[in-house]
This record gives sequence, structure tokens and C-alpha cells, in this order.
Amino acid sequence: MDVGGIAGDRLRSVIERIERLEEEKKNLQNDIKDIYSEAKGAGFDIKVIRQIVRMRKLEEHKRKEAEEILELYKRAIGMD
Amino acid sequence: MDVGGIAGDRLRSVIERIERLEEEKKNLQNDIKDIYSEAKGAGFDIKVIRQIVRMRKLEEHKRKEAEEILELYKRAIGMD
Amino acid sequence: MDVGGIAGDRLRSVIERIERLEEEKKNLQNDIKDIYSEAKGAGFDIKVIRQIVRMRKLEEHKRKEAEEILELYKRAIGMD
Amino acid sequence: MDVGGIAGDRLRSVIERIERLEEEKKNLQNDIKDIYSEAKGAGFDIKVIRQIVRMRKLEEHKRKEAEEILELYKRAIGMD
DNA sequence: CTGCCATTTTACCGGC
DNA sequence: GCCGGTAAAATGGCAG
Repeated sequence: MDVGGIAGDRLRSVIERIERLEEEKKNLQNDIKDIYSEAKGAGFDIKVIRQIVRMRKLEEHKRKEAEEILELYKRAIGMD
Repeated sequence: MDVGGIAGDRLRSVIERIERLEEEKKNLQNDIKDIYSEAKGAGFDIKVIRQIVRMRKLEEHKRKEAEEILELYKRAIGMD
Repeated sequence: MDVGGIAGDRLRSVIERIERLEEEKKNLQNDIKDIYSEAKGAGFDIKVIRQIVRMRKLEEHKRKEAEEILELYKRAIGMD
Repeated sequence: MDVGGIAGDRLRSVIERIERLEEEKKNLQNDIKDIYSEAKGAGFDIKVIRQIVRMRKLEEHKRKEAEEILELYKRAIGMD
């Protein structure tokens, strides 16, 4: 079906696929929340854990950037 | 091992599980982004699609709220 | 006065205006809290009232979203 | 009117008063947002301003606590 | 590059 | 007096 130049079926498919993925995402979020709760129950300070996770993400990011620059340089001098 | 009263192994486990789930989440986010791009390539207006997705979520949410209120009322008048 | 390229007077004005508004906001928050307390005192279930308020807000929100989508569609088919 | 032991009119009044105040609150929020935008337009770093506002709030809080303790002590030794 | 939108983090409030 | 959940603030990311 095609109303006003809009491919309705395809649009519906797009929306449903998005919703499907968003639901999976939500489930993961809940899983994460559960882990934090569990950690809290075990006496850990959630706020600190969050901070650690953030920091590690940042360092991961920095590491990747450094590697990319290295690659760039290597290519520049024909080392690849 | 236990340093300064902190159960290091357990903490590490917590952090790694969180990071694992967050990565999965990120992948899903990318998948969603891809669908939007694909839709855009097919001539759809992304803004409209986002709006539709948001609205459908809202409807779902509203439905759930309504159910909750009903439950609250039922409990209030001893119907549970 | 201008210290280190910063227009101190203007900055102070900005901050004070924000603080003024935030205080008014806080007062309103307290007023709202008072109404809830009063309602509770009159035998109402605060939880239910909150839920109703939330749901009415949701409805309002949904209505607005629907209007926006309509606008988007109209623009999409050149009706604006 | 009174349905199921619920004083409908009073409930409605409660809800409407709450909604009225929440709308005022929302307006204030928007006003604050506008000031931040204006400040940004004038070249200020919003993030820094937020930090300053937060810090001042904290200090205000600390000042009040100190005063309260002082009052407490004064009362304890019969200075009030 | 600027504004907007999603996500995330922080703060609060009622309940136990 | 904490805890759990809910709302607000803030930060980050993305499209235009």
C-alpha cells in the first residue's frame, strides 16, 4: 500500500525493527541496573563504581585514539 | 584478594559484567542508527519516524499508567 | 569591571537572576508538597494522586506529540 | 459528589491546584533556561556558571547549618 | 557549529 | 534513618 507517496509497509517495518531493538536495549539497561543493585547489596558504593566504569571507558577511548595515530604515522612513512 | 576491606575480585567481576552489557547496548544503538540511515536513504523523513516511535512509546506508557491507577483504586476499595 | 576578559558585573547579574528564579521554584515545590500533605490529611492516597497527575500530564504530552506529527505530515505533502 | 467514599470535588480541587503550581514551576524552568541561553550568547561558559550556582547553593546550605548549630548551643546554655 | 534530543546522573520524597 | 523508586538536572551525541 502506498498513501501520499509513502510506502506504508516499509515504514511499518522500519518502525517495528526500531522498536524491537529499543526493547532489547531497555532489557540490557535493566540488567545493568540489577548488577548495580546487587553490588550495592554486597556493600559496594555504586557511585564509585560508576566513576570507575566511566574512567575505564575514557581510557579505552584514549587508547584507541593513540593506536589510530600510530597507524596513521606508520602509513605516512610506508610502514604498513 | 581483599585490599583495604574491598573484595577486589568481586568488584572486578561487577565492573566487567557492566562493561559487557554496556557494549551490547552500544551495538544495539548502532543498529538502530543504521536503520534510521537506511530509512533516510529510502526517502523517509527521519524526524517523522522518530516522532512516531516516540508517540507509540508514549501510548504504551499511558496504557501502563492507566492500568496501575486501576490497580491502586481496586486496592483502595478492597477489591484485590 | 573586567577581569581576565570576563565581564564580572554581567556574570554576577546572570547568576543572581538564576538564583532568584530557582528560589521561586523551590517555593512552588514546597507549595505543592503542602497540598499533598493536606490531601493526605484529608484521607487521600498520595500515591494515587501522583499517578493521576502524572497520567494527565502524559495525556497532554501525547496530544502535543500528535499535533506535531500532523504538522510534519502536512509539511511533508506540501500542505503548509 | 461522593463515589466509593471519595470526595470527588475535593480531589479535583487538589489535582487542579497541583497542576497549576506545576505549570508555574515549568515556566520558571523555562525562564532559567533562557537566562542560560542569553549568557551563552554573551560568551559565557554555561557549564562553569552552573558549577558556580551549585557551589553557592552548597555554601548557603552550610551557612544555614552552622547557624542552626549555633542556635542549638545557645539554647543549650540558656542564651536564648 | 548550533540547537535539539537521548541518555545519564543526581536529588528528592514517601514508605518501612 | 535507610531504601526504593520517581522526577529533575546535566551531560553528551547527533542531525541539520
